[in-house]
Amino acid sequence: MANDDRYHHGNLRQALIDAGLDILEERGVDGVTLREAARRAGVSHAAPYHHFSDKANLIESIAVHGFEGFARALQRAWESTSGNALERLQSTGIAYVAFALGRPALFRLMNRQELRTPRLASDNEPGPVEQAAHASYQILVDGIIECQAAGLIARGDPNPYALTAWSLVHGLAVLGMDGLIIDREPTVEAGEQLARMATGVLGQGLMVR
Amino acid sequence: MANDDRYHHGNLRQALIDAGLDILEERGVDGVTLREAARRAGVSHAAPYHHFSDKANLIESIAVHGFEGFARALQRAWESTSGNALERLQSTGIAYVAFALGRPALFRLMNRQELRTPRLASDNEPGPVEQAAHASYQILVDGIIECQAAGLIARGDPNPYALTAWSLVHGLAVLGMDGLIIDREPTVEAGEQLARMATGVLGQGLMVR
DNA sequence: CGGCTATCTTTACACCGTTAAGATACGCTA
DNA sequence: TAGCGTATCTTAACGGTGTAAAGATAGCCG
Repeated sequence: MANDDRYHHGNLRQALIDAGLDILEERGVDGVTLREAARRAGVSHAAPYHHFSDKANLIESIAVHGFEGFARALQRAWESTSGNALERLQSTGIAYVAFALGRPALFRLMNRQELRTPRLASDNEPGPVEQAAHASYQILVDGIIECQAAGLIARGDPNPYALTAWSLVHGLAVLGMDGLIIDREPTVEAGEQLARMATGVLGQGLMVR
Repeated sequence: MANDDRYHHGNLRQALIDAGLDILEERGVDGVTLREAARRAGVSHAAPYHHFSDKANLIESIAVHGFEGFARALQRAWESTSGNALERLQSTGIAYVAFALGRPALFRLMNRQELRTPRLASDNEPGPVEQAAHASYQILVDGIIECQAAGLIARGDPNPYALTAWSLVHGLAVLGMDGLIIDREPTVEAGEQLARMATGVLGQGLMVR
């Protein structure tokens, strides 16, 4: 790690992020509180302000952490799958849904509205969260491009296809987490099965015939 | 209207819901507050507790109101479209996305996690919000069934197809609202265009060939 | 060794959700 | 019509939150 700064606490910044992740699993998104994170890190409730400008800034940091693991999971799914590009892309989509159902609170936090375009005035730079989110999206785009290269789907601008695929798995993830799609308890396995079916239907639509 | 109760205020319950809808447009979901709603209705901050058990209960009522309009919009799209069942279903999906981009704050509130399964102990009845949400979903299922009847898509259990279609438009709506999919300002028109494209791709996958 | 500065604490404020107790006025019944 | 019960609303209070300001502490660099 490059960041090896040490202060009074040792490394309060990371400790607060870790505390936030713990709270997230225990009490959900709304349970994440600056004061509770500070409490768990053993510091006063105002200490976090020396490491995060805002509560939103702490949430942001947790989200970036989440997106890093998310992108890793997608990349791993792509790389560890054998078969043609379309099959590998399908595995990536399934991994997308599995991540959401496996860590629903984190996934929900990652997709909070407040994290998008936090700086309304300066609409130039995307912000760290949007960058991290874009990196995940790029994995899907790359998958689509590979499918095109393999002659599995039509050539041309890959973005429309990628957006369609992204929307499908994102919708599956969101609706699956809320239990709207899955009758029984929304487990990872149920989500994977559902995603396999849905992405299969979409794959039929993408495929060149 | 059946509910014509009148009390001191006249009809405080509805006034609070209306105030909540106003706040929603002005300040977003997090701006909706019991105290602010009471303020706008001209009553004390404790008055709402005689009409809503909770803040969550007010949010719930606003969500139900939203789902009623949502279901109407979907139904209207289905009925007012000419063409075969698949084309009408596509129009319904486009209306789904258009509603979200037209009233993003309301759509976000309607899909809050807290509204799903609020009674964890008694997992028997679905609750009013889930019922309203299910009614909207049913419109998509009915559309799929019509497609099957017309021989446009494969027969059998319509639910897998409906879930796929639902997930796609829901994902488009969520990602579109957050500006992740649409480069320019996420307008209703941009969303409709995007939804037309994406649902077209899926339609190819659903269609019998 | 001494001062600078980042780090942390203490204190304070406004706002929120929620509850309990008291005031008010509507509507039903006698 | 008089009176009373009760739904409706107000006032006051509690604990929790985010955030800012001011003071204390301790590490680091000259």
